[in-house]
Amino acid sequence: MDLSAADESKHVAIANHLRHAIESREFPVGSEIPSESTLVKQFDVSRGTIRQALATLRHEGLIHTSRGRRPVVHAQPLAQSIDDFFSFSSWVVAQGHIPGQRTIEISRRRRESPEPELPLGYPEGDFLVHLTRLRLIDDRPTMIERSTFHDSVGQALMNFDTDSGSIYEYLIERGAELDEGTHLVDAVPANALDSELLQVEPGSPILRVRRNTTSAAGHVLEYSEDRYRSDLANIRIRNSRADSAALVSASRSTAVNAR
Amino acid sequence: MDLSAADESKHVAIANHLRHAIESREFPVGSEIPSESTLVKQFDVSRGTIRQALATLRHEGLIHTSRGRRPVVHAQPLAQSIDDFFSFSSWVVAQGHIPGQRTIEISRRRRESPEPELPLGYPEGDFLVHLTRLRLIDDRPTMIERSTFHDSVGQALMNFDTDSGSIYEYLIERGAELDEGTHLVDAVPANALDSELLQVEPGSPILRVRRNTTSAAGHVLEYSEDRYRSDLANIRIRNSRADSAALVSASRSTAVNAR
DNA sequence: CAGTGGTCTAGACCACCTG
DNA sequence: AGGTGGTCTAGACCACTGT
Repeated sequence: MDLSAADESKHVAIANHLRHAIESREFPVGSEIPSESTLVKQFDVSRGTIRQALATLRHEGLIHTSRGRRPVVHAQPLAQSIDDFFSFSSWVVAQGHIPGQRTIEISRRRRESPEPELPLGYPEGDFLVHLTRLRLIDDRPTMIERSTFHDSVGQALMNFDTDSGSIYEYLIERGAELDEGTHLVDAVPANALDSELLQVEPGSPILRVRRNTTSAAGHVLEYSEDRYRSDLANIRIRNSRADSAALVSASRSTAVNAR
Repeated sequence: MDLSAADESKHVAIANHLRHAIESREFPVGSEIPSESTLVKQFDVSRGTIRQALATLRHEGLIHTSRGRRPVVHAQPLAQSIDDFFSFSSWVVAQGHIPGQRTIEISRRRRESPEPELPLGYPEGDFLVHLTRLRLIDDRPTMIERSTFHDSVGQALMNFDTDSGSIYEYLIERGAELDEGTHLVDAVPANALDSELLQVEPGSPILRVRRNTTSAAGHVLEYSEDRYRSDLANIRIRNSRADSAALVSASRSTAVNAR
């Protein structure tokens, strides 16, 4: 393997190589991957570098390691990228479907004083950009997305065709620091708008995800409320005792095929 | 600080020490913790050991690190232990409330051939233990838990007072390898049983979590369907671009106080 | 510029697992 | 007993951050 590509570090390149080998079933589920000492020789790096690569895969939930045993490939489904969690479009594409969107409303206005829907931390008096879109999977209405962006990122949206695709990818490309998200998941009855746009009975169960996206420094950049037709989408969480924190794998899955 | 306690490694002891300092607000949110070189002197260990401790905190989502900057304490709420995610009792206690349970039914029977509710992977013909409990928070009915255990762990339950507390903790103590869980979250209308036990209107939204618990080797040991009153409980997910995989933090939160 | 964390190396000892 | 991963050390160079 060639590690001469200088744009990524050795341990990242090795982790990518091993991840690909696992995902392509070159190392089948339950099998052992080569020992650290073998990998040291194979990639001609120090053991520390190999251990760093293996730590990455371990934290992704791809392998399990323990004393005296070679690393074992996990039985669980593969973790998908974080982009799939933030971005509806990227998620739908990863599931093999076609994403779509219809903009319902976009506006930019100064924040009003009592705005109970918004989480604390938004500086008062700033401009905010509000956006409501209906999101589609294979042309089927699946989710209503009501987002509020802080002006520092939202202003860019006024020059963006919100019917054209992924806002998340667009903002990331323009350097927005959408680094962290906190998601609150619950179930609520469909309101009149849900009923009309998602084509469900009023009062029927809606899977609601309220998201707070912040920069690494902790500034709240986006607040979003996503309302899913629960029969068409759900959320998947995977966790493991091997990790001190739990892992989110596919994060969302679609039931479109199952219908 | 005394690192002489030989029952845990240095990097774990240091991580615990720093975690405690963060949780006790000794290092407030947004502040910088001491640099690696400072910690090296303070704990009299090598830099590698410090980095291992910091990696743990980073993966727990407690701190953020980047080149040229000292580690920063995250603005996000603290990650809770994985036990809080698996165990209703442990979660409720962590939230400062009192958990309770009322056993509705427990049975042990051979698996019937067509059991569409159960996920694939259950060996056919094996005995399974079924258990239905109503779970309470501060004596308020909050969730219905319908679990199916594989006989290898479920048999122990026949000698357990299922009204007494946490099955999860009981099974872990007896050596059960409940290592990994996959959770599927969606919203469904309340059925007759939900309506009666949870004291909600039939058809009102229920937050449903279907869980598959396996050993590290991938054997399915438990299948559970938890149905929450959505106004009393929800699920919290936190993820970060800094991690290739997303982190689940508090995993569940309760709205009992907010009422 | 000095200080910081990210990466990498080359050794070492130990605990654990399987023959 | 030999191989394995877990831990730890002592150095080194680099990229990035602030002043």
